[in-house]
Amino acid sequence: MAVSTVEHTGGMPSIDARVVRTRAVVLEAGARLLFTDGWHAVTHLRVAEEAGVGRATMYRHWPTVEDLLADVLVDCQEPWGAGEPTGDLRVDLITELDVFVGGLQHSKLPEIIVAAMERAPTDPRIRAMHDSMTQISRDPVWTVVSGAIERGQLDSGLDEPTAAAHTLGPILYQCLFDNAPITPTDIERTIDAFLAAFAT
Amino acid sequence: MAVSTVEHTGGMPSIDARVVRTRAVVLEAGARLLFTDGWHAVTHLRVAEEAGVGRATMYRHWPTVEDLLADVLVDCQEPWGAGEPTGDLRVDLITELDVFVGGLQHSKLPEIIVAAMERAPTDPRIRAMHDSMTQISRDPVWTVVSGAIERGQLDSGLDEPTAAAHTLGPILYQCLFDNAPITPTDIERTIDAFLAAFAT
DNA sequence: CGGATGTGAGTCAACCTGTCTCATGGCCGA
DNA sequence: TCGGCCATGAGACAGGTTGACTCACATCCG
Repeated sequence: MAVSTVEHTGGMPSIDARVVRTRAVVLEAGARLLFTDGWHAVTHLRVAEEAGVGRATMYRHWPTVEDLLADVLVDCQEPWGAGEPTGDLRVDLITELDVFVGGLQHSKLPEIIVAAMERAPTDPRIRAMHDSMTQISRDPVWTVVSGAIERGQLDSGLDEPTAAAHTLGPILYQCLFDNAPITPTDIERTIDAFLAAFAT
Repeated sequence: MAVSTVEHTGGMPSIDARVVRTRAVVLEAGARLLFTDGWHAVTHLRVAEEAGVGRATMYRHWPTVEDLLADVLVDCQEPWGAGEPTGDLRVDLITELDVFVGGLQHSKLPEIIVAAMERAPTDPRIRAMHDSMTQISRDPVWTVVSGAIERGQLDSGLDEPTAAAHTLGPILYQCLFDNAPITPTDIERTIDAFLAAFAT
């Protein structure tokens, strides 16, 4: 869980310990509900009960459900690790996809992605969050791919969305629609298909 | 819209014309709301208003929202299938994907898919609907692919989930994450990538 | 034609939401 | 340490939605 972004207190009035505690306990409870019962469970009432916090307090901090959810989502975004590129394109791509799959399977990320996706069209705040998550998941792959393009190993017509669609896309599809664990074979097959299509 | 599946009345008690009318007008209104305002709009109250039907009547026919939604979805699930296969693998795949994309973009289908995905883990009924929608979207592609496998044009190791992941996957990824319209170029590129990877 | 029955309107309690007030107790700065 | 400030919890409140129910009415079927 990322530390909630607090304005840097450079001599500025520090934040009341009660507020800090309330925010922490509420966001934790919100994440718990999101992961167990889904998006619709994240309401002021249920989160208040789960967190052992007054309902009025919820409304004070998060006037709307979107405010609440946006904060819950920010709070449970983990940094998206990537490894050192070896220079071998195929190996590097497989590694990146491995990390991606690991993140998918060892966290509640799919639930978060889906939850954000559902509300993104109607709420700009969640849309921004969704875009940011999308970007975070793409960056590592694009780093490898763009490097390979510069070295002439990949089709120079490849852009970031396309590269993501053909690497992350199949994996995410399997994850979200089949609900089956992703195997190393799946990853290799996806990368090999990608290379077969776009390697020069 | 598919005709609501009525048990064939082979001498069996025929269904009251009023019931038939109510079901038809309600499911049509439900589909209209689903596609214009999205999943959350399909409630007894709103559909009753939209259909010009009493609220109590709604509850008589569909005790829960899930009952209602299930019927609405069943009623508006059109066969995805494209036309007659030409025998040219690439052309047939592009045609199928074209139909798929058309369905995605001319309705609220992405929203519906995502909403179903979010609720599937917690509600077995919605899960079943989600699986059924997934299957319906896969069937046409798999028909073409399996035919090609039999003719030795595609890798015999290809199974249905994998084929779907590498054809529908990239398209759905672009649609859901980029929110950008899918171009014919995107479709061709996806199919060409698929063929480059799995053609024998 | 007459009984059976689906329908619409309305009522009702229960629940959820969002807002407000107020007493309480913990927190922070002096 | 101490006093003032303020976040909190409890609760009241109106407005809206949800299901369940009743009952007159109109329509359908035999």
